[in-house]
Amino acid sequence: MARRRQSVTIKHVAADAGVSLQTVSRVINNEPNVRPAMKERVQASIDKLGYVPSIAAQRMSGSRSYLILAINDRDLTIADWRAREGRDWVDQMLLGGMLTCAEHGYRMMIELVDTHNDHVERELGAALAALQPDGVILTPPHSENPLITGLLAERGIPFARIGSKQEGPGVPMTMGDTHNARLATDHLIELGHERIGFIAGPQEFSLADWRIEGWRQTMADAGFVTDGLCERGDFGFESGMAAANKLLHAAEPPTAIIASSDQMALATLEVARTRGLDVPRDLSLVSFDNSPIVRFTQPALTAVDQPISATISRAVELLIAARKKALPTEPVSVVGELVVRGSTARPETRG
Amino acid sequence: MARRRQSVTIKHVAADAGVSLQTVSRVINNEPNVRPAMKERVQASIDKLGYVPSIAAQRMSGSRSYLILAINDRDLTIADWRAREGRDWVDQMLLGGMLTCAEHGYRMMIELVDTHNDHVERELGAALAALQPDGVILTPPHSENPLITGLLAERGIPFARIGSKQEGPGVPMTMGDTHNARLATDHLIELGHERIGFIAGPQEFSLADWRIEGWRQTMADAGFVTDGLCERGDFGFESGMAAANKLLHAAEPPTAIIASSDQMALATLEVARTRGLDVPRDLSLVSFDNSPIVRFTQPALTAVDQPISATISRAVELLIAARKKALPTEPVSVVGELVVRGSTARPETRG
DNA sequence: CTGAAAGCGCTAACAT
DNA sequence: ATGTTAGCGCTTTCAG
Repeated sequence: MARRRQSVTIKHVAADAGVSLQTVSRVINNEPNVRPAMKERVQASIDKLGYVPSIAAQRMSGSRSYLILAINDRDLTIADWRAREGRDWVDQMLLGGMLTCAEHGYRMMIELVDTHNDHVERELGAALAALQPDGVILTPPHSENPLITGLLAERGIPFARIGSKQEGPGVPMTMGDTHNARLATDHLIELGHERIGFIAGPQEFSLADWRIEGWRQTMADAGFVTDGLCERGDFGFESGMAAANKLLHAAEPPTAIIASSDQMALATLEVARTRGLDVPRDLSLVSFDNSPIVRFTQPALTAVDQPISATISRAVELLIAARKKALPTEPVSVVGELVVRGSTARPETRG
Repeated sequence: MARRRQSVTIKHVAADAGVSLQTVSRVINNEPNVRPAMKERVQASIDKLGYVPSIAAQRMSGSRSYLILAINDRDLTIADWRAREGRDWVDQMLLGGMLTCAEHGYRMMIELVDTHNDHVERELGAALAALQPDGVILTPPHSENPLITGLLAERGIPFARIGSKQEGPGVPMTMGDTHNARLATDHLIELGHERIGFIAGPQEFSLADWRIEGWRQTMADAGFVTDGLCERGDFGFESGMAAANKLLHAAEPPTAIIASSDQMALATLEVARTRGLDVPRDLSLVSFDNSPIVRFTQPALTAVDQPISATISRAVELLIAARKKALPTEPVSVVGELVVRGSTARPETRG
């Protein structure tokens, strides 16, 4: 292969405009101390020659890489891709991330990192060294991994922790889990439900507990009990079956269930069917992922829409701004909303 | 922000191993002319210090960027992401692309480019100048855009054209459209269908015609007519409705229909329902996208599975190899397979 | 087989 | 407000 060089460089522009490299550089980076006339002249040359700065060179000289790196869990991501069940959180991340990056001349890359790996540090360290991103977005369950957050802090790379409220380096961000659980619970209460069960996620995910909190508070505010109405799953289908069975097997079973993931909601739907319960007549059901799949079930599920795209978009903005303005230390929350579909209804008035 | 420098550079390694920068460079790049003992010593230092080469620096000095760029249509991609209907071709691209890239120490990035834009060249040119990818993957409808292929050829960047068989620069690649259409048609013929309708994609996509060809040939081989049994759509739902209505409105309507996209298949399902036709009893239906959505319809659709992941994976391999070995000039085909579900059955024997 | 020197395109720091 | 200088980390010449 012929060695590929930049076709038109800052030198060409400088020569064409009859100015120094520095001046061109200043114009590119929108720096002050350039007279409008000068700026215009340089810009004209840039346009004329179709000059675009080489990111590699910019990065080399100690400037930005114009790159935001989103770190996802390797196994979970690949499993979702292979399963082809329509879970679209990567797409939603790209939607929010790429578009917002593009607005600022940045680009977003996805990196898959293995959680269950002893050498998370090595893996991530290698990615950081090779790519030198200007910012990193951490998604659960990486957001609260001290090995990861420590490494990022040490290297002075701004980062966002989605699904984490802990103090420490990086912006903590949430998708409004407590609020969202409230929305779901309120919706059911308004329909007349009093015994509302909750299938939570695993403890490794802080957000699992925030959701429980939102539900429990709302129930308490309304004067309803929650004892024995909460079961934990691992977000997966099997665990959802177990949890749903437990809840529905109780002496006084709930008339409605909120499940913390689409898979657990589907499992609950399945369990209900097995038990001869009609949804929503005998059991109302709310899912906590508004993934495409929940619109194709019978009935389509009422679901909390986690604002993935908006959150990543916000994260990108904060990270890019971090160059000039320190990151917020207080948690930044982008709340979701409830999408009402056919799986929720008034409880059947028995007797 | 503090100016971030590479923490451990090739210099450190050289110093630690007591050799020149050159030797380290040779080891990194697996070049010949390094004595095994030497190589081992250097490698030990690399491991000890946790050294990872800076891609920016490598690119700067005229070497590789270790980057493969996948170009997707901006509008189509964003529309799919926003619609949240579970179309997962971006995910499948990432699955095949990222994993294969990772195997070779490369990374994949997605770039959205606007087709309907007069300045495709500028847009793409800017991306190429900024990123300097070692290879580019073109997806339809970009694969046969001469503005794009010309630019890539001019810059000497190896590229793959998915969904193109035309001669010219870059590897032409197909997902076996003709073959796949054959599979679908054969399946229906084996079930006993003789009048098999086909809803094709728009002419801008060459693959639309390859699929027609596969269907027509197979029909001809079996001695069945195809006249009046082919309608074109634009891959979207509305166009699918129109096409299905036309086919089913005919004097002698087909007993089976192959639709060239999931949306057009769903539309056909809808039209059949409206007309009181039961699928698969009165009408067999095959979709040409095995996207998640087609598993959740009633009935679940028999569908051709386009090997997106495998094709992108293959493309990446070819592009990476292009550094040493010229790209194939003959079309490279990765064929799909048929996934049989509930929407196909023996035709009802009337009378 | 190994090393020394030159330069990739750009920007920070320091002049002017 | 603009220009000059000195690298950034690496690979490519070209010498030994």
